[in-house]
Amino acid sequence: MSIQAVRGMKDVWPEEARKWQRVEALARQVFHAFGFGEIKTPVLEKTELFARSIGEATDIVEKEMYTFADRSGDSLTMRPEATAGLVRAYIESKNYAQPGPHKLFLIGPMFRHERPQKGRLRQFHQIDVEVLGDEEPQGDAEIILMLDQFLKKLGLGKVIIKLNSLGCPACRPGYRQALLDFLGSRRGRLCEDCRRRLDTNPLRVLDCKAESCQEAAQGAPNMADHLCEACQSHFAKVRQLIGAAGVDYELDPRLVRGLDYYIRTTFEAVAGDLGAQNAVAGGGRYDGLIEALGGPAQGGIGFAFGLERLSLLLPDEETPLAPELYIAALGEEARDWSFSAAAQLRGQGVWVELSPQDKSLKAQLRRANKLNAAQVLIIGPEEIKAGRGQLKDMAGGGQEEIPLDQVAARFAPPSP
RNA sequence: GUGGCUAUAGCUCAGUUUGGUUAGAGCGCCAGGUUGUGGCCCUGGAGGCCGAGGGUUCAAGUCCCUCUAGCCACCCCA
Repeated sequence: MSIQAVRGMKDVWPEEARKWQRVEALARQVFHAFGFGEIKTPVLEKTELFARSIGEATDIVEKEMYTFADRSGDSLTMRPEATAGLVRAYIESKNYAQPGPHKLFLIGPMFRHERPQKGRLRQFHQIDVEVLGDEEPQGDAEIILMLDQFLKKLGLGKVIIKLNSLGCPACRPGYRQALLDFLGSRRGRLCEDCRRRLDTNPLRVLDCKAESCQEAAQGAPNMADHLCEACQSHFAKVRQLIGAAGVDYELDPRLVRGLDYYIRTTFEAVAGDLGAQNAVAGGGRYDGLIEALGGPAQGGIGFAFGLERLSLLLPDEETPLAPELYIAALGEEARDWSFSAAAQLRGQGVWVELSPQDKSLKAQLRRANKLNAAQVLIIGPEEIKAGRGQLKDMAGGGQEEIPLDQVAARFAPPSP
């Protein structure tokens, strides 16, 4: 059997790549206006980086990472997300010594060893956005506004931004305990998964889909009521700013994210029509992460969206790419002429196609039609002798005689 | 990682229930009808180890097992 691609890893062919290019071009344009610069970081990092940032007990670190020992014995991991590597680069460069906030974005592949399904791959691609060296609520608002603008300009219809605050190290433990007290008394009514969640991440019980858990969670304490004063005013300011900026969002007290480092503001962009994999973008604030990775006590916030998932929501490109000129040549002399003529035209930036073989005129025209060529230049022994070719307009079907030495000029780009 | 569905021509799919002569269709591709003119139409042609491996049987695309991949749900996430 022939060799197959690795499970969960897909080839992106030109038609699909065009959609990605459109998305990336728009991202670069929108992010530029907000002052973000593009960064590239390595796909491989030391395993320890992810263990320390994402959290030892998270699903990603426990069972989804592509981890291996390199030839020198170091444990390396293919990045499962972008934030950790980006923060590492930030600390390593000591750019934190320059006044912030530092606004960066990164486009590239991520790797997670999960069971593939639609919208979920083992190698997938993210556009990741981070603001480092800033704790102010304006930063949260700005980045959410940027996400909202981007999605709106992309023209996606039904995308909702969900927003929540997870509190901070000062107030979350208190909430967590209150929630545990509440749910602990109802342990018997929880599903098997949720009993496990009581130990790992009790907040997740809140958005369990099992009916019994939904009922058991009725009347559970709300994070919003347990936020400390600082978190409360931070969250209020974020909401005030994005509300005034016209961002459509809804509060979702059950929005809990799976990475340990998130605190305070978390958000997610959710689309219908994507089945279970409906989150097209997600992110949040992670003050404390930079310090935990050996940097200064600076804040940070960011989000990422998945190119594959966005692409699933986008219509195919409506205008197919088509050559401007197809040269149908009959006989060796004409074919030789067409080759050098094409070289000159292509040098001018004109998309020219030639027939790969010396086929009948009919076959060459069929191919020109197939490729959707705008015009066809027909040349054979007679035309070479006369120095004049037949230029055919494929849409209308009409055809005119043109001196061969004027072909290049005819397709010259308009002079500036 | 768990459970379910699926895999036949380049593509979309019949055929599998009730095993039985050379495995079909539409679209696409190639050629001819037009000795040098595309699309529409007509005619003809090429193209399949029926996902891979093993088993049952006189006989397997069809039944059984294993593997691989895709899809759906869970878990989790982009």
